[in-house]
Amino acid sequence: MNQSKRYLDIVRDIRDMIRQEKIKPGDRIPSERELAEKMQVGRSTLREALRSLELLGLIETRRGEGTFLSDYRNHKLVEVLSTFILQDNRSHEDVWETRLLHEVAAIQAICKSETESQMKIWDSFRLRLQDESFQREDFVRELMVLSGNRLSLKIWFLLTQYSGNPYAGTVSPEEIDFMNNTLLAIEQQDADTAIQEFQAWSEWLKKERISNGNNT
Amino acid sequence: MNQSKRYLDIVRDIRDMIRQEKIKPGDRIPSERELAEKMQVGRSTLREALRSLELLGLIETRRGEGTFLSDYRNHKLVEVLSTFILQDNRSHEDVWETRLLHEVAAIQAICKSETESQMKIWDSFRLRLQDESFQREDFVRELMVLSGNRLSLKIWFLLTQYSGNPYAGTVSPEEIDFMNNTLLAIEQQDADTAIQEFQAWSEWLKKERISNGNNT
DNA sequence: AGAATATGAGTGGTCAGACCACTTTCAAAA
DNA sequence: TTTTGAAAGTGGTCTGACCACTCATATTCT
Repeated sequence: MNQSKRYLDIVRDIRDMIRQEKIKPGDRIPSERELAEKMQVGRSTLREALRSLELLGLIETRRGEGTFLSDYRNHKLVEVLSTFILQDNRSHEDVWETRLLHEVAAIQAICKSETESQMKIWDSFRLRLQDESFQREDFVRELMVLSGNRLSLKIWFLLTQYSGNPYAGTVSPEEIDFMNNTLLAIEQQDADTAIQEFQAWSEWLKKERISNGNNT
Repeated sequence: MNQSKRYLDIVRDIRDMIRQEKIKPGDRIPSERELAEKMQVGRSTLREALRSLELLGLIETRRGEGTFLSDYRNHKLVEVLSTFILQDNRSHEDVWETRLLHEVAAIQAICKSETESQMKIWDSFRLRLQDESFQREDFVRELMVLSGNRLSLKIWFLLTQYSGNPYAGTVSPEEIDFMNNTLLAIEQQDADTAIQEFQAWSEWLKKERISNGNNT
C-alpha cells in the first residue's frame, strides 16, 4: 500500500518531530543532513518532503542558514489541517462537512455579490460544462474561486487535496442536472435554491462513494 | 535574485512546456531523465519541482509507467491557486469572513441536531451569560463546540487567534441582547433567525472595532 | 585596544551515477 | 497459438561530491 509516496511519510515524521521537540514558529529545525540520518532516509528524499512542507507554507529555507518553521501564523492552519486529515485521529465525516461548509458559503457569497460583469462567466461556465473533460472538481473549484475569499479557497483546496479526492470518478448525466440547476439558481441570485441543489448533489455523491467503496 | 528556489523556475518551465506541446490531461509527459537533460538540470532537482506539481494536483506519477498530466484541465485556475499558495497573501477581510462562515455553519448545525438532551445546556448557557467573567469568545466557542464538527472548531480557533482576537474588549448590554436573541432562536431551532441575529452582532462588532482602531 | 579582514565550519542547492521495484513490451519457447 | 521471461524504460531512493552562502571566530592591521 504505502510502497510509494514515502516522502509523504516523511512529512508526517517531520511534523511529529516538530511537535515533540516543541519547536516554535521562527525556530530552526535540524539540518537536512541531520534529519536524513535520524530518519534513515537519503537526503534527496528528505528534500522532496521539505519541498512539500515549504510549498504548503509550513517551513522556510534560507541558504547558508538553515530551515525554519514558518513564522507567519498561517503555518498553524496548515499544520492542523494536515494533521487532522493525514493522521489517524481524522474523521472523514468532519472533513466532508467542513468542505461542504465552505462550498455552501461560497455559493452564498456569489449570490450576494454583483452579477453585472459576471454574465459572461456563466455563459463560458455552461459551455465548459458540456465538455467531456470537465470534471466535478472543476465545477466546485470554479465556484470557490468566484466567491472571492482566498483564505476559504485555500482551506478548501487543502481539504480536497488531502482527503483522497472526493470528486474522483466519471460524471453521470444525473449530476449534470444538479450542476445545471445550481448554476441556474445562482444566476438568478436564488441562494437558497442553489444551496439546496448543491447539497442534494453532495449528498448523492456521498452515497455513491460509499456504495463504490471510498478510497483513503 | 533568483539564485535559489530554482525548482520554482522549473515548475514554471514544465508548465510552459506543457502548454506549448499541447499535452492534454491524462497524457504522459516526458520521463524525468528526459526532462532533466532537456532542461539542463539534475534529476533530483527536477524531482523536487515534480513533487510540487504533484502536491498541487497538476500531475500524477505512476511507478514503472511514467508521469501524467492530472485529470484537471483548467490549468489557469490551478495556476491561480499555485501562485496563491506559494505567496500566501491573505487579507484580514478574508480571515474575518472565513471565521464568520464557520460560526454561521455551526449555528446551522446546532439547529438541525437533536435538542432533547441539550435543554440543560441552554439553561447553564444562559446562566453563565449573566456572569461578569463571561466573554464574547466564550459564547462563540461554546457554539462551535456544540456544533460537533471538531475540524471546523480547530479552524475557527486558529482563525480567532490570527485575527488579533476579534472578541477582545468589554461586553456591552446591547451585545447581550444579540446573544440572547441568538440563543432563543437556536432553542426554537429557528436557524434563519439565529443566524440573522448572530450576523447582526458580528456586523456591529466589526464596526466598533473599526471605530476603535483595529489591531492587526 | 579596537577595527577590519581572513578563515573555517555548517547550511541549503545542485548534480551525477548507481541501484531498486515496478510496468510494459515483445521475442523466444512451449 | 499460447505462455513465458528477458529486456527496456520508468519512477523511487541513496550516496557522495561540489557549489554558494551565512555566520561565528580567529587573525591581522591600524
